Amino acid sequence: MLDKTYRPAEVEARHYRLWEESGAFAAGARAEARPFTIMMPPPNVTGSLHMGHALNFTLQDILIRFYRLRGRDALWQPGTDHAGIATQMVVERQLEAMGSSRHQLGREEFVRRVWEWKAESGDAIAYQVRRLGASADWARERFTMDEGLSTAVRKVFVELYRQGLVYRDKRLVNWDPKLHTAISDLEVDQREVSGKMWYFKYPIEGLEDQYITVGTTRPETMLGDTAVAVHPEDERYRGVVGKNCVLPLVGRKIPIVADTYSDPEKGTGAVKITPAHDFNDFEVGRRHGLPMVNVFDEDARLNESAPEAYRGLDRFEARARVVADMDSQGLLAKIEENPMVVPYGDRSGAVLEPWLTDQWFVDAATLATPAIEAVETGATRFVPKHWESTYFEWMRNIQPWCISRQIWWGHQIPAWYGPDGHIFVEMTAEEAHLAAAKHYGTAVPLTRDEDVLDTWFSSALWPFSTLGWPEPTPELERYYPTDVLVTGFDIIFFWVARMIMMGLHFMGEVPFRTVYIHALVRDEKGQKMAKSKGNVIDPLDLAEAYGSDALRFTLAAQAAQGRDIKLSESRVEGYRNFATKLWNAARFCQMNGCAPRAGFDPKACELALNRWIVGAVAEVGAQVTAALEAFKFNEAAGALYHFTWGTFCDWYVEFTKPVFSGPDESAKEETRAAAAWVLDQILHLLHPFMPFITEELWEQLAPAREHRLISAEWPEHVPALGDEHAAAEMDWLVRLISEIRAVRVEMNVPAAAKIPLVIKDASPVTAARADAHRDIIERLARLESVAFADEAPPKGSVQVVLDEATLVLPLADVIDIAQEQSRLAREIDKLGSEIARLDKKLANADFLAKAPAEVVDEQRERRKEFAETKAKLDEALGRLATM
RNA sequence: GGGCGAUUAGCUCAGGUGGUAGAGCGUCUCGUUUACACCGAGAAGGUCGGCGGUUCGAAUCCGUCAUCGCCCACCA
Repeated sequence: MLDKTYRPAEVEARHYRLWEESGAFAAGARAEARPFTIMMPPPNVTGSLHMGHALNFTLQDILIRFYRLRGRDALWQPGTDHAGIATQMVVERQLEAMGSSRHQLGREEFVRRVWEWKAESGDAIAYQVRRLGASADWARERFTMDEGLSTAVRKVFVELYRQGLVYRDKRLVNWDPKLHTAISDLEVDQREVSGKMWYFKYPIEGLEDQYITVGTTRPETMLGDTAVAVHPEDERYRGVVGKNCVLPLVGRKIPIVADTYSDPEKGTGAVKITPAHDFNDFEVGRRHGLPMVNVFDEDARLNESAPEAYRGLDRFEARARVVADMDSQGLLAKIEENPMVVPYGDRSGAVLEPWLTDQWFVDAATLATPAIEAVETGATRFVPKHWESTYFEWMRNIQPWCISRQIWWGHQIPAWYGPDGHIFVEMTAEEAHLAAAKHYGTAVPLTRDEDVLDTWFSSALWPFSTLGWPEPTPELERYYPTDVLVTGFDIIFFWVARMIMMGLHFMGEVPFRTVYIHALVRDEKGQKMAKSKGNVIDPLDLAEAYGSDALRFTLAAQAAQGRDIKLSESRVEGYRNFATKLWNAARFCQMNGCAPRAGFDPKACELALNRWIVGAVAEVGAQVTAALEAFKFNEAAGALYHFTWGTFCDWYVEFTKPVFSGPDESAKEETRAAAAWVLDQILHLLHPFMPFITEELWEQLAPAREHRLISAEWPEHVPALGDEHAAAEMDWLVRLISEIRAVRVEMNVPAAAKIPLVIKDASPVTAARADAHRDIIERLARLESVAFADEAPPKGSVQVVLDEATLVLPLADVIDIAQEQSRLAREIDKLGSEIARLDKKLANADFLAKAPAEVVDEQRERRKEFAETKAKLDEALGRLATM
């Protein structure tokens, strides 16, 4: 016998273990089946599971379990990401706490420490993912720095280099002065801050007491100015273009150049040009062949290119000093308050510095072309569709991707430098030496590039590197391209776009057919969850308190497309209650001997009650299937919730009670079998959402079954299984009982009291119907105290006699009449609109003049027909109203 | 400056292709009939952000305004 309440904690661990040990998660067992593949977005090894992960993994698991039940060879490829900078920072912080640093340890030892830390942390996150019930193929778990995946990374780098799509270049990059590494544009966090605009006067050479005034938000960079630019058509400066000015504090002569970059409307119309420290100025510098004076070192302190007095100063100290010095020389024209946007590193939080360095880049624009096309043609589609415009927007304006990072944790770039700086890009050091020997005619010492690759470089290969590429493995052949990618919109650029580019380039096919973009999970006030705000809800806490099933169901039920999820605990509690409800319904079935019957044929049921529920199951089954195919998780969850609670528990189970306590043995037996069948169907349909409780019930209700629910077969329901007649009967009954209940409440009749309900009804429709229902209503009588009166009632009405009071209620026929009325009213509306339209047309002189006579006649004829029909319906409506 | 999205019951949210507004939680009333009080039966509560337009009919389509949120962007 089932316990009175379901206790998830005791059940979940056991089933998960049994599933995993029995190989239920493993792909490849169904060699003849069509594969269904999802690549798990690899969580960072640094992280612990947050609510976004919980949503992400839940949705994927629902899909995987759904398609697995449908007989597909389901592969859910799990793994973790090495998360270069993030992970390195974590370990560095630990070292710092121990009074050490990575530089003290040296590269090799430091990397060894990170590996050590990764071993612990990686296990922790994998445990957390399992705790949610994720049925991933753990035997195939990969890590982005595995040997195989590292080979793939080198192979891709080498090939792209040879194709000219990876190159080394000296350009301005976003430099993080705290982490001492370049980062990509995407890792820059632009923040609005209040700042100032300083106006400096630069003396013009050869013109006594004449100045050109420039505005700047970054005074300290003036030490690296190499020009002043004005707009070529700006009359104010026509006379000075071509002259030099003397850069104050430095003494350098710098030209005044004409460039359209300068906007006459902005500031003074003259702008200082610092090619080494500003992305725009860099371009201006290129156009005019200006020298690039880099005045910062890697810490963003002033270097030896700055005048003596400023060397070694931090950039912000230097700012104050420059302003003060300019002021004291009378060259500070004015200061304005100026809100501005400042770039911050998304990891370090430091203010970034555009800095001139040698870095490796990917020619993203070239790779983007086919990737744009793939989405345009629908080879890959986004769900919801509007994310495609976001994708296009970015891809069509894509910039070179800076992929080198000056850190130690990651894939070291496979590039070696000869004594003269010649670059050898090869898979291994041996090959590099061979290539060098060939190049120089003799063996030479090589030095390897110190840098590692952006962490997203390796994750971009995830859909094929995890399947064994570059080896032509059977897995690659079978599971690529994958079916669905489930992820959040925050990494469309970081990850999704790059996977599409790399997949197309190296596999010749898109990596996934569908990208399902889900919402962000926020707290119940709509705030983004963040440790600093203290509003983080740990998904595992909720899973402990309410069960993983309840958490999963909550997430699925709220996963409507296109909106953020505000998670509230009361919602989780509600779905925990739902699990308990299901549990108790199963308990009821068990208590009444409703065990699954082999060979039970739902279509063969005779009782209206059972024919009805069979149809209702078919309907909800078809709904759930369709909703999941369309990624409408909330619709599927909602349909199941309402069917299970609102239909199965509230009505069907209640209706079975009089049957079970009645004398009709064959009715009892049929109902036992049907109830067991319905419950079984519910377990199947609910399993992707609530795998644990359904598996537990499956086991307890019929312990002898040879396979587990996870490996069962999805019931493919056709709505045609339904019995319209039975549905109509039950619908009538449900309405009847609802009315009785309403009356009872209204009359304040105690529930325990017998209600001598008398249905007096002479209407032929209702009489026939009541007759057809006599058996079930009689059974119902035990439940609701319904009895029939013999004498004739007033026409078209229904009387309910409660004790001595008599009510005339809108029951049965009255309900039908109301329905009929609204149906007719709608038809009349439609006809009215048709008539109005035709009238308009026929009143249109233009139409009458141009249309052939027969067309006009036809329209007139139709108008007449419509009008006649409308009159008939009006009359019918009037008749109904008086009944 | 571009782009996207949102505005529906006290709260959190559902509501393809226009046809009498829904759920959960909360509130109130009644209820311990042997599946379930993590329950049952009921009730109250909404001018679907404002204003226009299309239509016989608009939460739904169009325009506009307001408020909020997110993404992208080189503005001295």
